[in-house]
Amino acid sequence: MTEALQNIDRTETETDELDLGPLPGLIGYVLRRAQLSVFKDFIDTCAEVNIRPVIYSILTIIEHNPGARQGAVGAALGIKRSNVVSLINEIEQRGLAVRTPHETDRRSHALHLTAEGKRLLAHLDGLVRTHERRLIDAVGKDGRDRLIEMLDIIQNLPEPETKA
Amino acid sequence: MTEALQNIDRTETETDELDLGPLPGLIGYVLRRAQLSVFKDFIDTCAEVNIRPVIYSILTIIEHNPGARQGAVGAALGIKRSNVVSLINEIEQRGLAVRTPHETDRRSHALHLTAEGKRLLAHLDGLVRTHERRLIDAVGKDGRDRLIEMLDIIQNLPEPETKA
DNA sequence: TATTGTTATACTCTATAACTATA
DNA sequence: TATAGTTATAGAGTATAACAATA
Repeated sequence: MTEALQNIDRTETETDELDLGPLPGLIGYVLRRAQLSVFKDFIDTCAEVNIRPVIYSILTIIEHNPGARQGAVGAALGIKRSNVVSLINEIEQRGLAVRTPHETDRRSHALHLTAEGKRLLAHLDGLVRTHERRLIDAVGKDGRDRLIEMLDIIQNLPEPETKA
Repeated sequence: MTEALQNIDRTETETDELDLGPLPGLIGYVLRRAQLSVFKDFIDTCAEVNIRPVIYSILTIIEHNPGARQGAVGAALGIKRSNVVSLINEIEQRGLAVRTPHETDRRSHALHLTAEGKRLLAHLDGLVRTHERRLIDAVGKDGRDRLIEMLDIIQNLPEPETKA
């Protein structure tokens, strides 16, 4: 323990604002903070219907792909099969969608929005537009296009080279 | 239950690629996926030293602010006091930093990197440069600058208006 | 044999409340 | 009274393994 205290730089910094060093120049760091900020704004905007981003995206997928299997919905959003289960449970318990027997594969459940699910999603889409408008107002129409373009590229990064 | 099955759109979609609807045009959606992709690349790149992004950023903050208090480090990174504790525990147990008595406030712990912590961080910085290089190669130098600029703006969104 | 949904489990991250020792 | 660190706890998100029913 005493040895662990050797050779330690004891220059103290006493200001309250810390030096972030290289962090603000790293894409991952700024990306992470921006993402948290956007999700927070989304959740605040949709607080009146108590819908999180995941739930919204699942509802949207089901609306555009009625009868889709759970696994396909999960795969589309990058959610593991086992983790989709409780999300669909939640959605079904809230009466927004139902699991119905799949027409050709009896292992699968086909997902459909209920009338209430469609109503809620329509309302939700309005809230999401408000949220999106706030983002576009902040970065500008052109900034928004460039942003989506670059995030799209980053989303499909090449695999890091395995060591030779 | 049977009533819940009324008025349900039964148009089935049987392709494996689902229609994502408006999601790919929403900033939050693309932002989230890009962020996951970047963190995955970071973790893969730093796998040899087994360091997650949070740990890297804490070590970086301590290096640039030797003697900083736990609370200040957490505040700089948006991590709650109570959640900083176990992260510093982990870092201290790995011998990368130490909690030392604060010079003027006996409630506080002053954080310092150990020699090993400095060695590891120096190595880590090289790995992070490789990671960052991969991102910049993907979006271009100019794209990177625009990206950081816009993410910075989004990070500081105005509060959503409270209903009048 | 492989796949779909499911359960169980574990780990990380996040959020809140309450305690302690100091200020 | 307020603050720094801590503990306990709970809710999300994410990951793996294993099982039943079905393909």
